[in-house]
Amino acid sequence: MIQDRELYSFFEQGEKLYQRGLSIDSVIFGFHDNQLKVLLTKLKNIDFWAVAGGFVYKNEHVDAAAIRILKERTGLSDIFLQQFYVFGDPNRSDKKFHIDRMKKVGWNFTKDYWLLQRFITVGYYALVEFSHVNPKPDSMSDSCDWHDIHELPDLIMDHEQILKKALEVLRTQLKYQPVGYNLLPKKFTMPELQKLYETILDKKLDRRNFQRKMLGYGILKRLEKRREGGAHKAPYLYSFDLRKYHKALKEGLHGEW
Amino acid sequence: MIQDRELYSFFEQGEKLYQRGLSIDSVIFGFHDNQLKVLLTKLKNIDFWAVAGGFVYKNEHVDAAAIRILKERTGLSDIFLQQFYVFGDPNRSDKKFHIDRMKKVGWNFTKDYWLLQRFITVGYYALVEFSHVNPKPDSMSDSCDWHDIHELPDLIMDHEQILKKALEVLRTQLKYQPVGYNLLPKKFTMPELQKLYETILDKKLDRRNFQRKMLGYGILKRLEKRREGGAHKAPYLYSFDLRKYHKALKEGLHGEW
DNA sequence: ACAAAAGTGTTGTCGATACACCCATGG
DNA sequence: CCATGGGTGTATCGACAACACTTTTGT
Repeated sequence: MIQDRELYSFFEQGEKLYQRGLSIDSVIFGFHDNQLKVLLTKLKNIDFWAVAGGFVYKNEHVDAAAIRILKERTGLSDIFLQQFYVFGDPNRSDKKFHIDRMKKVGWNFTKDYWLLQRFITVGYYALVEFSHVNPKPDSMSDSCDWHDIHELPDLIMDHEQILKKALEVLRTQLKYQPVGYNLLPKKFTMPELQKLYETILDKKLDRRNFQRKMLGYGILKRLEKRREGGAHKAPYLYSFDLRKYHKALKEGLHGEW
Repeated sequence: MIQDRELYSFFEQGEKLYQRGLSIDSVIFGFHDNQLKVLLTKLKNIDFWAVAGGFVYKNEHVDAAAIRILKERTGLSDIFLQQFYVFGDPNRSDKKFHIDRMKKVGWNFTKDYWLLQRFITVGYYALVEFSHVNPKPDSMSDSCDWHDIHELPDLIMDHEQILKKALEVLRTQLKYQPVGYNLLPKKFTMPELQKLYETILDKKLDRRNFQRKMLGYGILKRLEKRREGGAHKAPYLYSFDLRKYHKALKEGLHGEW
C-alpha cells in the first residue's frame, strides 16, 4: 500500500532527520456551528486519535517546526500560534502504542529504536479560521478531522491532558487578550463574536454589555454593509482593526499598574 | 585541582547521565535592599555568567529536574517555580564557548561530543526568599552570586534573552496573580511589599491606594505586633493568608467574565 | 516642634452590570 | 401584527486614582 510505504519511510528516516527525543503537539482550535472544535488526526492501525503532532528537523527552530506542522495539517500560514507548555514526564510516551502499531504493519525494530526512546513534547495552540482549513493527515495518520470540544474520541498517550491544558490557557488568555481574529471570518457580526466567547468560556454573556465592552476596546471596525437574507433584523458586520488588535495583543486589554 | 576533577567528571559522564539535547535554565529572582536580584553563576575559565542551568537525567521529569537544580543552587525546596518558555533556536548554543573552555582545561573532545550538539532549553523562573538562599556553584562554575537586575554582567549564549523574557513574564504575572510569598520574609510590612512591586514594575505607586488594593484582595493577615526600632511611625506587620493566597494564584486577582 | 513615615478618609471618574426601550424583519 | 433578534440608553455599583487629613516617632 502507498500509505504503508510512506509510514515505512517515516520509521526509517526519522532518526536521521529529526532532533532526538523532541516532539511538538499543536492543539488547533476552530469555530464552527457555534461550537469550539479541535483538529485531530486518526492514527493508522489503532483506534486512537491525536492532536496535530510532529517532529523537529535537526537544524530547525522549534517554533518553525510548529509553524510547518500547522501548515502541513491545515494548509494555513500566518496564524496565531503559541507555545503553552512543555510536557516532560519521562513516562509520558506510552511505548505500547508504538510497538503495537509497528507490529501491525510488520516493521522490525530493536529495543533502542528511536521512536521508543523518551520524548518530551512542546505544546502549542493555534487559533484558525475553520472554513479556510483543508485538513490533511500526516504519514502516521489516515484521517484528520474536526471534533467538538465536548465530544472527544479516545486520545493517545497524554494528549487529553495536553488538550485540556491548552483549553485552560485559552480561557485565561481570553480575559486579558483579544481573541477572534484567525478564529472568525474577516467579516463577522457581533452575535457571532459573542457566540465565540460564550463557547470558549462555556458561559452565557449579556448581549448588550458584551457589545459595548467589545466596542470599548476599540479593536473593531464597523462596516457599512449589513448581512442580508437572515431572518429578523440584520446585524452590522465588523472586522478587526489589525493595528489596534495587535497592540492589544501585546499590551493586554485591561489597565496598567 | 579538585574542581577540575569535578568538571572532568561532568564532561565524561554527561552523555551517559543526561537526556540528550535538553537543558534547563532557571531565572531565580530574589529581593534585597529594595532591589530585584537574579542568581547567576560565574563559569569556570571564561569571563561570562549564566543563569542557574542544568541538565535532565534520562529518567527524570523535566519539572523535577528544575526543582532539583533550584535546590542544588539555593538549598531551597518548596518554592514558586514555573515554566515560562522554550528556547528552541537551533543555533542558540554557541559552540565557541564550550570549545574554548574545554581547550583551556585540556579536555579532549571530538566533533560530535555531546556538549557540542544542539540543545534546546526549557526556561523556568523562581521566586525565592533572598535571606534563605545559600548560593552554591555547580561543577561548571566557580562562583554563584546575586546580581542586580539593572547591572548585569556579560551572560553566555542567549541567557540575556532568557532573563529578559523571564522578567517580562514576571511583570505580566504581577498584574493577574499575587506575588510576594516566597520573595519576602514570613512577616513583612506594607511598605516593603510595595517596594517589591515597585521594583518589579520599575514604577512608583501610590502608597495609600496600594495599601487598600492589596488589602482588598483579602490575601493578607495583619499581625498584632508592629515593626519597632526603625525611625518614625512603626508600620504593621503582615503575613500572607496561604489558603486565600493559593486560591488567588489559581483563579487570578481580577474579575471573572 | 518638626520632618518623615505610616494609617485612614473623601471625592470623582470610569467600567461593568442590570435592565428598559426602540428598530427591523419574516411569518 | 407580533415574535424574535438586534441596537441604543440609563441607573447603579464598585474599583481605582488623586489628594487631604490624622497619627506616630526620632532628632
